[in-house]
Order: sequence, then structure tokens, then C-alpha cells
Amino acid sequence: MNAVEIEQAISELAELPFDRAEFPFAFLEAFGNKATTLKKLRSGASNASDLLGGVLQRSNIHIATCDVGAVDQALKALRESPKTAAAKAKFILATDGEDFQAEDLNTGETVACTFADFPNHFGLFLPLAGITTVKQIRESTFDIRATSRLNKLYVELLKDNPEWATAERRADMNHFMARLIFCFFAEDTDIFNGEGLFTRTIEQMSARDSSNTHEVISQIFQAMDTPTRHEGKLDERYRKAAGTPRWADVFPYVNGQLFSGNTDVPRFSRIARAYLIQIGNLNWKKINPDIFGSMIQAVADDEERGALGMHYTSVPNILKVLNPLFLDDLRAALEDAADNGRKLLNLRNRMAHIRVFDPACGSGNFLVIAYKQMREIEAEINVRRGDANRKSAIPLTNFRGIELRDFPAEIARLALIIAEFQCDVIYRGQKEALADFLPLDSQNWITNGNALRLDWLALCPPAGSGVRMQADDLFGTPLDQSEIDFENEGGETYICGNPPYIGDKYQTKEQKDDLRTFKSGKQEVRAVDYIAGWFWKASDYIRHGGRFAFVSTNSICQGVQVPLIWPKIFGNGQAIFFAHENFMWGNNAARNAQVTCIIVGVADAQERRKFIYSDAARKEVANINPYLSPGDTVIVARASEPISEVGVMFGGNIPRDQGNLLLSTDEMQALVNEYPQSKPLIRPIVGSAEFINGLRRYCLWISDEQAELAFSIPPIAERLSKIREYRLNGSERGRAGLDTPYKFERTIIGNRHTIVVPSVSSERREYLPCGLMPPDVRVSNLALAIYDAPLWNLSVVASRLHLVWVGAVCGKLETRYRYSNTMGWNTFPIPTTLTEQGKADLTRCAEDILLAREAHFPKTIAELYDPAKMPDNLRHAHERNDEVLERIYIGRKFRNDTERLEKLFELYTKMTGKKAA
DNA sequence: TATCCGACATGTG
DNA sequence: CACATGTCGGATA
Repeated sequence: MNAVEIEQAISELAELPFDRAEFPFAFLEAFGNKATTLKKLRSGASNASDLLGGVLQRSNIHIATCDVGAVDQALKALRESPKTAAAKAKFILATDGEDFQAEDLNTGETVACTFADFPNHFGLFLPLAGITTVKQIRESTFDIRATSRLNKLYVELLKDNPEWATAERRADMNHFMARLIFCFFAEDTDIFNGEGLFTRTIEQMSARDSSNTHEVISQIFQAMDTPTRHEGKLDERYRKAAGTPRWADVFPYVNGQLFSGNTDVPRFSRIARAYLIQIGNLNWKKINPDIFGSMIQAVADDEERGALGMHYTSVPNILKVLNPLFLDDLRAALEDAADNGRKLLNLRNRMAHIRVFDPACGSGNFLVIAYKQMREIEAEINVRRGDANRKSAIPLTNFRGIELRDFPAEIARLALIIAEFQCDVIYRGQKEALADFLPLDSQNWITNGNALRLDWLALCPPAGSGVRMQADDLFGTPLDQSEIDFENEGGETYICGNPPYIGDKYQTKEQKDDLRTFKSGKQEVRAVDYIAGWFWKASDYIRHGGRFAFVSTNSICQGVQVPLIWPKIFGNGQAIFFAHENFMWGNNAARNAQVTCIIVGVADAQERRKFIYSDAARKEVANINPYLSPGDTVIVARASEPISEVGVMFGGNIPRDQGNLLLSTDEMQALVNEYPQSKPLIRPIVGSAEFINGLRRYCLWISDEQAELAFSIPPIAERLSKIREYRLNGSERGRAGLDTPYKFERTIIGNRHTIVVPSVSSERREYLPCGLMPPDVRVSNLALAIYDAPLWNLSVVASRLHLVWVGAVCGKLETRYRYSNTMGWNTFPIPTTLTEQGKADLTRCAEDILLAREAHFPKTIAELYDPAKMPDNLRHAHERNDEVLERIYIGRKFRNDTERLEKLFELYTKMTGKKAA
């Protein structure tokens, strides 16, 4: 169960009549306990409580219900019960159906409220459902409740108004929801004159059978789109002309495009009306615009509905972008200014001209957080200047965004408006906040559209850097000078966000076309992640000033994407000025986005100091290369053949068989038992998993001459016909092998021995897993192979030097090593000073490594190379191997991996004739 | 003809 | 149910 589901269950429970005996079980059920667990508790079998009517679930909670008025005593009894501690309960809970008290025994946090109110505190108990409560989730109890209710209303409305769910009307539906949210917020924050005005009006004016609910709401919306003033003075003629009824006339003029246009309202069923009123009765003051936005987005998005957990970690992650991008700078300036009035004033003026632009803004988290952070700094300036209540100089319209989806764009606008109001309340007080709030500014600074197709300069003119904009054709079309305003003269622009990551082969036709707009001349844009478009577009943009930083999938800084993406950016005279190392986007909630992210900040190459951040620390470096490591920028491209004097490495043999050429040990046994003549058609096969974990797997390996025999064996014939069918219906590639369904797509084998390297392997090991196989063992496409090469080649693959190189320049699977012949083997530089004697020495080292492993037979590679358990003799063999190899490079062992990598890049540059950028 | 990738996929303790 | 760690075959050059 996710937090939303739990909230719903808890809310339902709170509305039921209180049943003393049943409540503890119902409570536990609401947190996702299974029927069998509850049964055991009910029967007493697993109930560890020593209190009458108490229920104690081991390692979780001790619950007691009691007579009315006895909650204090009951809680005391729970706290003092020796069983509570013995069963390691995390919580105690007591209730009489009127009062409710609970305590988190680990943190000492307590709840004391009425029974009806306890769902408002459900966040405290989330550990009961195995949800590790990050701090934010606890603080966003309200947002979860609100989201959950809105979701119910949304679904209910679409059920009654199917036409609103169609593509054409979805935007209207979304706009309607945004208007509702605004009204709920406004009625709870005195923006509307009278507590709960909106909800109350609907409740009173619409019939209980709900038949005219939509008309009532529509009239309220129309009122909010009708001015009440003329030339600054109250003037009733607008509303008279609009026919605003007296009961709707109490609503203020809001404008800001929120209520303009179509004021259609979907029809409400009785249930929908009840939901609406229920939602209105929540306290919307507590809304958290930074995370609420992304949660509420889930309301309208079928795919995202279960993905709430994703967003709890987003605030710290967003600050990982914003702080190094510009907020740290502002704070440093604030510190530097101390109490110097003139400096403080300059800083405030500077901040008033800062534009934050998120070209993939979603529901606006980056913008909202940037805004709130800046307001905090500004407030401090104003306090120091003795001007605490001063109106903010930071215009909301300087926080601009682009969003493809309609609803999030709508929410982003709203979230910013709410953030502004809340900041005004905090820093200037309720009265001032209200005075300036309405009507809303009518400018629309969140654009709904495709960021890769829109002209960013027009949507967010950078101005500022003193560079006058030229109407050149940098962006394909000449700029329309009239579109460029200079109100931001002298300002700064910071581009930020978390654009979508879509791997090359997951992109739609349209998305590929979006990327093609970046092709220069004849050169096509190839296999890059969709996010590359944002990097390129931002890079072109900041030629006019500014900096940018995005959260990204780490794969744009790995392997083949590096030479495709980064030269364009460096070619614009820019450099990476900060980077955040790999981090998981979020790890603690179920159904989480599973992706390893990085953050990359880019600015003009001349501009500034450079830092590499990790979760724990930051490190100042002289340069950050596109692999996000310190050191010179050397970009390694694929090589079709080795640059050193080594053997040829092939990818393994591709079955393209949907598993039909492959046999488990059992399948192989069964086949050979029944059809002994099949034996010569069977060979062992290794891929990464088989090699690393010592697994046995077999394959059908059938030559043209053996085809007839193969077809004569029924189970094999059946497999072959499945393969034929599969290849027929598959890609063009597969159809090439239609006539030979008994063969792998590629059939390369060795005669003497085969050096095997897994294609993917864990990053925890200190050496790449690799080894030697007899010639009858086949290598699958999940490993790579060098056939019949001198053994010193194995010494190279097994070396620390090679691991460091592969780790630096090859692609990765998240953070796993991903071996590649073209990226890792063919590019690996070996000095020409490698003599015959050197090769003989290395051969000896390779043999010693193999012997060291054999001494531990039958331990697998995974066991032998577990960094915590690596046997001494094996470690020594590797150290010896490293020493012999490294002497060939620099006459001694390298001091560390940094030194190794520097030397390798230097040698690579020399051998390939490339220049370091 | 051969490769490289996955807002991943899947087993395990 | 969280963590460790590598399948599989499409798409594209």
C-alpha cells in the first residue's frame, strides 16, 4: 500500500462508528496488514499484549481501547507495560472513540487529538506499513490527504462526464481542477472574504440532489472573472452587466487568466458534490506548493497515479541543482554584505533581475523552491536594512517555465501564486499579503508546449550580459526583435530543471524528430538520450548569458553518448562548472523511479571555479571532463579495431531464439537421455551470469551438416520451428536467419582457448571478472571473447589499469561496469615498449592468476572476487600482474587510480593523435 | 554486419 | 520487501 491508499483507509475507519473490540484490528488492516496476520492476532496466537483488550503486534504497535474518558490512563498502562518494550513496539496508541492519543516510542513524538481528527496524523504511523518516513513525508500529511481526495473527485467527475475525459476536453477538466484548488486555498486564507466562503456557498446554493451544482460553481467562476472596480474605485456596473447574482457578488475579481475563458463546469453527481464539500472542509492553509504540485499531478495522470513516492525526495535533490547553480552565490553575497546598507541594496536589486527558467518545469517544483529560497534571502536583506515589511522586489514573472503537459503547467502557475502569497504572509504579514494579492497578474509565464520546439529566447529573454542580441539564425529562425524585451537589462538567467530521460530506442518518432532539429549540416544526430536536446538547447541559449544545470540520467556522461553530446557544448565556448556524482533519484518508497542521476552545471568556459559534489562533500578541481571526473577533457570515441597490438575481441554469439537454442542442465539431461544422438549437437555456453556465478547452461550448436539430424529429433525440431516463427515475426535482422533456425546469428568459436569477459558486472569488484575457457565452450552475446589469443591478453583484461580505463570510458548499466570491445578494448593504450620478454612475463602473471583461482575450486568468480573475501593468494597474483604491467608504462607501480587514468588518457591522446581540448 | 542501451529487470536473503 | 547485480533483443549505424 502506498501512503495515499493508507490515508483513504484510515479516513474511512475514522468515519465508522467506534467499535472498541474491532478498532485495533481495523487500524492495523488500514496499514496494509494481511488477513492472515490479523487472524493470528485476533486468535491471540501472535498477540503479545498483557492488557485487557489490548493488541500488541511485535516490532510494531501496542494498541488499547478503553472506556470513555480513560485514554490518559490507558496510554500510561501501555507505556508502562513490560510487554511493550519486550516486543519492541515502535508505537503505543490508546483511544476511547472520542479522544485519541499515541506516541512514537523511538522519537518521543506524540499525538493527542479527537478521534475524528486522527487521520490528520496518520503520517506518524507510516513505518507500520514499512514506509520509511523521510522527514518530508511526515510534513506533507496534508498534501497526501488533499491529493487523495482530489483524485477521488477527479475520477468521479470523469465517470459522470465522459466527454470531459476526451483529448479535446482534458485541458478544460484540468483547468477546472486548478480553479477549484485555488478556491479552496483562497477560502482558507482570507483571500476570500469569509472563512470557507466557497464551500459554504456551494453547500447552501446548490440543491442536495446536486442537479445544479455545476451552475452554482460556474456563476462563482464568472464572478471571479468580472471586475469590481473601475479606475481603482469600486464600481458595480461590470457585475451588474454580467448579471452576477447577489450570492456570487461576494467573490472577488481574480483574473490572472485563471478564471477567464470558458467557465463550463462538469456536472456533479451527489457523490461528487459530497466529495467536493468534504475537500473544501480540509484546511488548505497547510498546502505545500513545492511538493503538492508534483503530488497533485498524479491526480490527472493515470500512469503517475501510483508513483507518489517519487516526489518525497525531490526537495533535497532540487537544492542540489539550485544551490551550486546560483543560490550559494547569493548567500555568499549576503554574508559579504553583512550590515553594509549599500551592498545589501545592490544584492536586492541584483535578485530582482534574476530569471529562473525551467524548460521542463512539470508542476513547477524547481521554480517554486527557487522562489522561496530567494524570498528567504531577500527577507534577511530587508531585516538587516530595517525594512522588514517591505514589498518583495522579486517578481514572480521572473520564474518561467515550459511544460508539455497541460495539467502540470496549470498547477505550476498556481503553485507559484500560492508560494508568493505564503511568502508574503511569512515575511510581511497576513494583512500586507492580502492587500497585494488580488487581482492576479495576468501574465502567463508558464508556457504549455514542446520545449525542444519553442524559442527559449522569446519565452525568457536573457538580456543582461551586455551582449546585444543579434537577429541571427542560431535557432533556426531569425529572432523577432519586437519579441525581445529589455526589462531585465543587467539581469542574470539561470536555467534549471529535470527534463525527461528517454533512451534512444524508447523514443517515439516525434521525439527523434525533436532531436534532429539539432543536427548541424550533414551530420545526423545519433543515438542520444532525449534529454540531450535540453542540454544542447540550453547551451545555445547561454551563449547570450546565463548558466544552466539539469538533473540528468548519468548515461549522457558515459560511453558512446559522450562524443555525441559534449563536443557541441564545449564548441560553444562553455565548460562544466559543477557536477554532482551519481545518486539514486529516490530509494525509499515502493514503485519508485529506478534511475541513477547526475547533475551537470554548464557555464561560459572562462567563468568560474569548478566543483564536484557528492552526497557527503564537494571537491574543488581544475577541470571537469564530460565523464564527470577531474582531469583534462579527452573524449574517447569507439574504435573499430585495437589501437594496441592485442588480439581481436568479438561480441559473443547471438542466439536470437527466444530461449529456444538454450538449455538448462535439466533440459540438456532430459534431451540426451531420451535422444542420445543429440549429444554432439549440445555445447556448454557462458554469458555474464554463467561465467561470474559458475552456472551451467547449454545450447544447441548445430552445423549445416548436422541440420538434418537436428530436425529428426522431435523436441529439437519443435524448438527450431518456434525459432523460425520468432525470427519471421521479428526484426529484419531476424529474418536474415530464417533458413538456418538451428544456428546462432553469429557463430564464432576458438580452436585453442577463449578469453571471456562478461558484458555487465558489478562495480564493487576490484578487478574485472575475466577468464579462460576451453574451445568447446560457446560464448553468448552477454559476454565478449578473444579467441586463441596469447595469454598475456588476459593479463591486460585482468589488470587494475584496464578496469580503471573501462570504468572511465565505457558505458555503464546504472553504475555497473559494462564492457565493450569498441569502447574499452580497442581504445586501450598499451605502450610500444612492450617487448617479447614483457609479454612472456605477463603470460606468467595470467597463469598465476588462473592457478590462484584453481586453488579455491569450486568457488565461483563472484565469491573469489567479493572485495571483502578475496583470497590472499589471488590478490597477490593480481598485484604482481599489475606491477609487471605498470612497469611497462612508467617503470614502477602507479600510486593510485587517478595517476593510472591520467597516464592512460595521455597515452591514448598520443597514440590516436587526438588533442586534449 | 555488429553494437549498446535500458526514469531497467529480476532473483535472493 | 530491499538490495545486489546482470537478461535480452530492438534499433540503427
